Amino acid sequence: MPELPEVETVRRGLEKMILGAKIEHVKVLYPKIINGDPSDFCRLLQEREILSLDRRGKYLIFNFSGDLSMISHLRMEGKYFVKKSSDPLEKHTHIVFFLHNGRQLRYNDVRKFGRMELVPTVQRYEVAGIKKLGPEPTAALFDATSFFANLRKKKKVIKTTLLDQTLVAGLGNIYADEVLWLSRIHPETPACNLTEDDAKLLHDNIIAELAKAIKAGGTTIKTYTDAFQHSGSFQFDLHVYGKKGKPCERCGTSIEKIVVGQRGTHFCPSCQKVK
DNA sequence: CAAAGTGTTGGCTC
DNA sequence: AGAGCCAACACTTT
Repeated sequence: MPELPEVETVRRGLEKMILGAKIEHVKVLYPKIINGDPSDFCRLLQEREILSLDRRGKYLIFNFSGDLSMISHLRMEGKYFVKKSSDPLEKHTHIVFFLHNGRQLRYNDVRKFGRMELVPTVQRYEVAGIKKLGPEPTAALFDATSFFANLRKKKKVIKTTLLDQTLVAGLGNIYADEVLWLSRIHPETPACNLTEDDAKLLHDNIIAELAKAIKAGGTTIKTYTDAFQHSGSFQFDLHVYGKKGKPCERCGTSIEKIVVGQRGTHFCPSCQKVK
């Protein structure tokens, strides 16, 4: 499910619904979701107020009163819902945060890949995973010159490089395929073979495409919904992801699907050539 | 029924 | 030390 635009959409939804809410207690139904001791997790969260919500890359960060933060990664299928306590518990809801106003924040995750952990707020950007993230994909933070310099040091192919989060944060499998198509770069091009013009174009497309996807409320392929259980609409703006066998919008060539770094990868064999 | 799926991590090798 | 590769995680859908 969630790449940066989807996580940001979830963050904005939660911000509207649970800011200022107080946690009375927490129930952990599937302990492996929690990094660290689940009973410590529940105990530490009691009586905390939800002060703000941050995001870094695909990580959601809940900031509580008393210098405590919760780092939450949704991985493939994680979702948050806000429900009344009387609403029946959904299948695959694994963590329930009981709020003071008779509502519950519920974490739901079919594949149970998501993880959450508590850290002092001052350390929230220092945890493993977040610490190694590249810059946020915005004009203010993501610099084209250093992006090009970093690409030249990478021996991996460009698709794998974009997915590893270290040169720029937030791209996942869908948006990686999309920005490579927009930039006319073959996903298996070694990152170090990209020209400065390629890097600049890719840089600009990454910033523009993720911003556009946030505006659309993210991409719903199978199951993604935001905290209001609303679908996104960016799936209607996709050019190659899920378009195997369909004509390329630029040249009419049939879109191909291959596997790159264990991930399904879509591209146009005619306008994206390996260099 | 086998395979693939929106993501990261840990263990391995070089 | 650091980069790169790949299996593992758990369950549903095709």
